[in-house]
Formats: sequence, structure tokens, C-alpha cells
Amino acid sequence: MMKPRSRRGGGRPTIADVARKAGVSAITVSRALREPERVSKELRRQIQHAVGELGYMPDPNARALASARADVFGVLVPSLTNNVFAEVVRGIYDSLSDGPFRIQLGDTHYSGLEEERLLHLFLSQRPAALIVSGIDQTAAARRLLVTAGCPVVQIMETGPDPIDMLVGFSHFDGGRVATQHMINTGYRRVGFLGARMDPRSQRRLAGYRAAAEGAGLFDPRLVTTTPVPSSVSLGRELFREALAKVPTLDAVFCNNDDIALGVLFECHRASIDVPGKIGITGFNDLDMMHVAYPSVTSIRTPRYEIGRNAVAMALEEIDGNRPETRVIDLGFELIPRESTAR
Amino acid sequence: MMKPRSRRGGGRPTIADVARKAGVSAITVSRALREPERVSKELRRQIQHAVGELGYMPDPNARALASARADVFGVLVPSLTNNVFAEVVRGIYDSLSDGPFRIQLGDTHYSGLEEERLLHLFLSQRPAALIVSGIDQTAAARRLLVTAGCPVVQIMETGPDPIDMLVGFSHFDGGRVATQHMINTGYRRVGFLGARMDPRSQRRLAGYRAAAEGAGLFDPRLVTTTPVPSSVSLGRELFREALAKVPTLDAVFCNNDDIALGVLFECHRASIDVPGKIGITGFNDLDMMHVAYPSVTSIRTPRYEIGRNAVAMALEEIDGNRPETRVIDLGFELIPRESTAR
DNA sequence: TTGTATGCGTTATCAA
DNA sequence: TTGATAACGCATACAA
Repeated sequence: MMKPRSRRGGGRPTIADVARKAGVSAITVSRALREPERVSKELRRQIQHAVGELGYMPDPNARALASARADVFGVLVPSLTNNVFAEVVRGIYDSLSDGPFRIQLGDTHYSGLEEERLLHLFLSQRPAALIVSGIDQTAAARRLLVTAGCPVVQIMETGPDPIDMLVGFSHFDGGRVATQHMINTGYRRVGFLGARMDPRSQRRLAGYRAAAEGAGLFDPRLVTTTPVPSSVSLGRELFREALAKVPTLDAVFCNNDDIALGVLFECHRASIDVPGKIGITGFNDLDMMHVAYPSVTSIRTPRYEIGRNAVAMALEEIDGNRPETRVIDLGFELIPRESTAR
Repeated sequence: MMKPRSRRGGGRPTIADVARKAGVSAITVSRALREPERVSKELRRQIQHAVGELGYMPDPNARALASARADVFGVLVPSLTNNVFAEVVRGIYDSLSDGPFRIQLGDTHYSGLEEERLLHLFLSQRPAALIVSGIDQTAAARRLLVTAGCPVVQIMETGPDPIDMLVGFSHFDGGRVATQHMINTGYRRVGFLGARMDPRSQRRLAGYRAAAEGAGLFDPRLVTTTPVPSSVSLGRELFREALAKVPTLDAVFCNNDDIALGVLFECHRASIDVPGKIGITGFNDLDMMHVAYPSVTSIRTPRYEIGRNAVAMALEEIDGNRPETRVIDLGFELIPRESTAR
């Protein structure tokens, strides 16, 4: 009876405190904060003043509860440490850092089941948008996404059948172009080295195979893969293995730049001439590839831009402007360097 | 009048639905979910059944609003792409993935002001715990953390004066040990190569200087730094610059492994013998350092373990068991390799 | 342009 | 061990 004021709240100023101080109603404060143009200039000023005075900050939980919508972007990537996704995530953060949106990042560890679990978790917040990696969601995950009730952007790949929106590039073409480049350069026993072999790696392998078969150079013994996560040291292992299988090997297309770097180091160690005896092409074009000696040919992928585009598309849809194009192919670029220049 | 049921809710099952189905009151469902032991076995069973039947998931926003506490760990790192922090973050995610906690990740871009901004943002959610990087918070940020009302763990460094809890290692000692190692090996003109030069880099430099001065080998011209963010290509630039300044340079302690790798490649390119003509020591001991040719000496830092320890400490405190030790020094390890073996 | 009444889904409080 | 009631802080619906 005596103290109807906050039993539980930590005594932080609420919207009601601001309203009282500014001499208006709570809902007017709410509006002034979210849609300033709908409130008269005069009141807006008073409210801004009161907000500053009190150090008021809206409670995102109360806001989410009342509006049935959290200002949260859910982002699901298969790995946090993989440099590739780190770049994508950076693009997302950079695009969202000056707005009202928080980012909820999830690591699926390349597991479809973990993706489902995280999706459930994220969905329970009623996120403003969802960004997920790849196009190989489980049936259950796909169902969840279709009925998510918010914009959904799949990233990293292109494909014919987006759940909602899609931005990426063709890994098949990337593998094909990289392999074709080495064939054009004159290499005849071009191997494929792949770690992890997630769906995107598989498609790069398919691209490799298409190019090799097109030139009549395919031989299954040239393909060396492992489900083990990628690393520089694994690149070395795979290369040794490949060379043991096929001593006439004269080039390798590597799943990614880590593998390529491992190959390069092993060539140094074993005094194998690059590009004379072995040609090397990587994938992603990390900074180190152009610094390496010899510098390493790679496929430059638009990782940061994928992040930015994904956010831009989602924001458009949130703003009510449904993007015309639902699929964006950002392409890639072959960067020929010393490692294949013979 | 007709339909007092949910105006706005998307029709998802609520705790009231579960309660009705289980024939109990809402609060009992709430308890059964959070503190099962406080509810009779019989009711617990019925409630679990109803939950499963309905596919009920608690609304984290409503929960946070009502309890004035969100099941969120706020994590602030200076960079998302830096491999070092990626490992720390992985440790944090791995430690939290099977619990009820979400993770809110923020990227301060090495800016104290951005850190303050994010802190405000995070605090408005009333997080369960906060993990922040480094010990050089601004006065304002420190104030916010002291009054955060939740466990706060500073990570990456050790120091005498934790805001609440602290887990890391001594960067000064790391720099000292790395430098001393090269001096012990016989190098006499040991340079320091540093990018970014954030506070931790500064302390590694101080350690370098202490070791160099201790041996009577310090010379300011041996120090080459830049505020530019670190990269492999920058390593090459810095090394060239250092060599131009001091042609008698015979070793370098690198701020981090990226720089060291850039130096190694430049040595290859310029046919400079490593370790004969130039010794190289890096910092962090990324996987590639032991694969490189020659393999590169580095300081192995417990990044993943820092993440795990930080979470463990915070969880202890959340559970009401205030950890005795407020500061954990996880140490580091010098890994001598070919690049300094002469 | 502004305000009133009401509910969002959950938990704290207090009583039984 | 269980339940009735009243917040939590804000935004929607509707009226003025």
C-alpha cells in the first residue's frame, strides 16, 4: 500500500519516469523514441531532455515482449574460428553496428542437428531477421525457417531454391575455374586436396572434377580428402599422401588457403620447386597468399560483401520494401600468382 | 469481449496453456521448468508431458522482464577476425553451449568509446555475466562494470586490480621470455616488430625492452612499430623497414605470428637465411608456426582456456559460490623451433 | 498529434 | 508443495 513503486526493478528509470519529467504520457515518449516524426517538435525536445537528464535507456526485453518482436539478428555460422566466416560476420557487424539491432551469433559446428537446436533457441526470441549459412539445411530446419515470420537470408552459396533470400557465389564454378586455370597453364596431373568436405567443399570438388574430365585428365587417385577439419598442418599431410599415391602429381587445387599453405611449406621443406615441379592453387585468397613466397594463386571470394549484402537485403524487407531480386550471386575472382606461373 | 485471447502473440503456446493442459497453475509450471526438485514428482511428470505435447518453449523476453535478469552472457572483444580472439570466443561458446545462456558478442574495434557504447547496450539487457577484454577500460567503462550487478570477468591479461575477476597471462613476461630466448641463443641485434600496438602489444614491447636492456643490447632503432592493424603483409613491410634502419639486425621478436610469417616469407624472397642470418620469434603459436619452413619459434598462449576459465568463474559466481581466487594466471609457454635454432 | 486502457508471457511475493 | 495476485516495462488498439 505504501510503496506501489518498483518491487523488483533495479530502480533504473523507466519510460514512465521520463514521461512524468517531460509532462507527457508514456506512449508519447515511446513514440518520440521510435518514430520521432510522429511527435511534435516541442514535445520531442522536452522528451529528449528528460531522457538525457535521467539517462534513460529502453529495456529491450520489455520492448520485445510488448511488440512481439526483438531487435535481434540471428546469425548461424558453421564455425567461429574459420577465417572465412569471421570475415562474413565482420561484414554483418559492420552493417548493423549503428542501428538498433543486436546480433545473436550461433556456431553450428557444421552440424545440421545443432543448427536445428539453435534455430529453435533463436526463434523463441522472435528475431527481426535470420541469417544462416549454406543451402543444405535439414528438412526440419527448413520448415522452421519457412515459418519463421521474419526475413531469412541464406549465405555463402548460390542456388535455385532459396528459402527466402540468398547471397553468395558458386563453389562449383570456383573449383572449376581454379582447376581449369592450372590445366590451361600446362599442368597435366592436377590433384584435389580437401579437408572437412562440407557441402561447399563437395561442390568445389565437383567443379574440379568437371574441369578435369572436360580435359580428359580426371583420375580418382588424384583426389585426396579427409573429413578432419582444415588446417595448415593438414595441408602438409594431405599433400604427402597425394604424392605417395601419385608420384607424377604436378599440381594441386586446394580446398582452401590453409591447405595450400601447408602444401607450400612442405614443398619448401622437401625442396620441391613451385611452380616448376608442382603448381598450387588455393581458395578464398587470404591476405597471406600474396605475401607467400612464391605467392600463391587463389580464388578471391567476397566474404565481407556477403555479410553486408545479407544484412542489406534483410533490412530492406524489414523496412517493408520487399527486395525484387531474391538471389544475389556475388561471384569470385581467380587471382593468378607465382605458384602457377611456369 | 468475445476473444480475450492473444491479440498479438503469434499463437505460440504459453505457460498458461501448459498449465491448463497439465491441470496446474502457471507458476507451478514455471517452477517445474526452473527448479524441478521443488515440484512433486507427479506434477513434474504431467507438466513435462504437456510441454512436450504442446512444444512449449519459454519466452526469454518475458522471462527476462519478469525476473529482471536475462540469461545472457555479454562478451566484448576488440576484434572478431583476429584469430586470437576467435579462439577465446570458441572457448566461451563451448563452455556455454549446453546451458540456458545465450551469448551476446560485441566488437569494440579496439576503441574504448565503442566499448562504453556496447557496455551500455549490453547492460540494458541485465545480463547474467559480462566478459570483457583487457584491463585498460576507460574510467566510465570501469564505473559501468563496477555497478553492473553481475559477475564481470576481464580476460587476456593478468593485473593487480581486477574489477571483479580476471583471467589471462602476462604479456610483459611473454615479450621478455621470447626476447631473452633469442639473446640466449646468441643473437645480438634483436629487433621488435609490432603492429596495432594496443595495450597488450605495448606490454610485450616493454618485456622485450626489459630483456634487451638487461643484456645491454637495447637500442631504440631496433624497435619498429605501426598503429596499423596486424597482417602478414604488414609483417613483410615492417621487416623491410627494420632492416633498412639497422642492416646489422640479426633477429626479430614479432608482436604476433602474422607478423612473423610475413618476415619469414620476406626472408625466403630475399634469400636471407633463417635462422642463420635472422632469427624469428612470433607470439601466440598458431597452428601454422610448426608447419612453416623453417618452423617458427613462438609463445604459446592459452586462448581457448582463457575463454573456458572465464565462463567457469562467472558460472560459479552466478551459482552463488563466490570463487576464492579472483585472478587466474594461465601462463604461457615458449616453443623453440628451427627459426631460432642456430 | 496525443492519450487511455489493456495485454505481452513470465516470475516475485505472499499466503495457504 | 502449491496457488492467487500483482507486477516487470513497454507497445498495440482505439479513442479523442
